[in-house]
Amino acid sequence: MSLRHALLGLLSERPASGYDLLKRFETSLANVWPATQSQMYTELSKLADAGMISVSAQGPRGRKEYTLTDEGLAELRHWLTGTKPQRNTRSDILLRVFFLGVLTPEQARGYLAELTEMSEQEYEGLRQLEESIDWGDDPLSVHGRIALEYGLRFNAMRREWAEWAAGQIR
Amino acid sequence: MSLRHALLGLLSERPASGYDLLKRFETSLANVWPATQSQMYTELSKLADAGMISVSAQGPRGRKEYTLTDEGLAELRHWLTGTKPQRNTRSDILLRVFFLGVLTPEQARGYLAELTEMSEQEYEGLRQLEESIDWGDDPLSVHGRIALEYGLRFNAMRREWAEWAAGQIR
DNA sequence: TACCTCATGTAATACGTTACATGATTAG
DNA sequence: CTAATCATGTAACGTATTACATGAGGTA
Repeated sequence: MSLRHALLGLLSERPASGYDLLKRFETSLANVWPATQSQMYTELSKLADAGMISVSAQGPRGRKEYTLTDEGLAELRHWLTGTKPQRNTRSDILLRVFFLGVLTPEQARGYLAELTEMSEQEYEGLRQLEESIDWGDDPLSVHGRIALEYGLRFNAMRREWAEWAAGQIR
Repeated sequence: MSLRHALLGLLSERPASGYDLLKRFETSLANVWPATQSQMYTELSKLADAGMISVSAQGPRGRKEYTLTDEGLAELRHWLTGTKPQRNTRSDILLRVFFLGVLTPEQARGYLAELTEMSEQEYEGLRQLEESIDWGDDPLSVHGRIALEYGLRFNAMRREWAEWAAGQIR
């Protein structure tokens, strides 16, 4: 049920079309909440039916620009303050760790080495993203940077853990 | 597609019934791959149909004990070594961070304070779990401890990040 | 005998992914 | 005039959640 809130959140900044939202997802939210094109257009229709967003302008090629309604903003605020974020997080990366015993020690260490490398690469990717963005003082910049910092710390942590873990296996 | 591998993984240790697997999930894998009762029984039927597990014993109350077949073990090994782990991790916790700008600074800091507390509690829960378990040298103990260590480091990281983040908001 | 735990299953619904399908507008 | 980009949508399928439904066996 969070894709809907992601869309409401993006629309709280400024009105946008499905296509716009798709592009903005790719460059920001995709890291924390991946979604496909199909899913977005479907969800936008549902949100419009529910009165949380409304078509505020039409453009060429059937473009429909959506604007957040008061009901939509209320729903967004409620999600942010009134619901517990205790969401179950699935990790196939960690799931595999439980079963490394069915492999040879070499294979198991190989898997952990892959994780080390993956973490390094993601870390570097985020570093470059950080440098490429012109950070301002606006709310978006502040919170975007906070999320990015999470990614950096997370990947640094995971890298160190994977290296430590490889040492535990003999 | 990972629930199936979680079940194959558990059955690689020893034969078990759906009910047994359900209990073992609750006390170990639930943290990395939550699954419901319905889902498990359905998946076990599919795995049996696919020849990856087989009914090795029947007990009272219709109990069916499943055993991993050679095909099942091969599939498990293939998943571990031959498939790339998805780093597609959804996090509604982090998603909210992007939109804290629609709240007052007090509310935003309140949210981050909740995350700090949540991380502390999870950390403590894992510490207690760590102490309550009699760790041996068997593969299960080694890999279970590695996964647990990840949880500890992750929550420590998240706590520090949430405290830092609260300081970024004015 | 009554209650708890063991034990399995199905149905309805929601959410997510992949693929298919179509067409308008703009830039070179 | 051709290709890329803009722009929207539907269909089929797979996975996940919630609720419903049933009953055997052990124990107080």
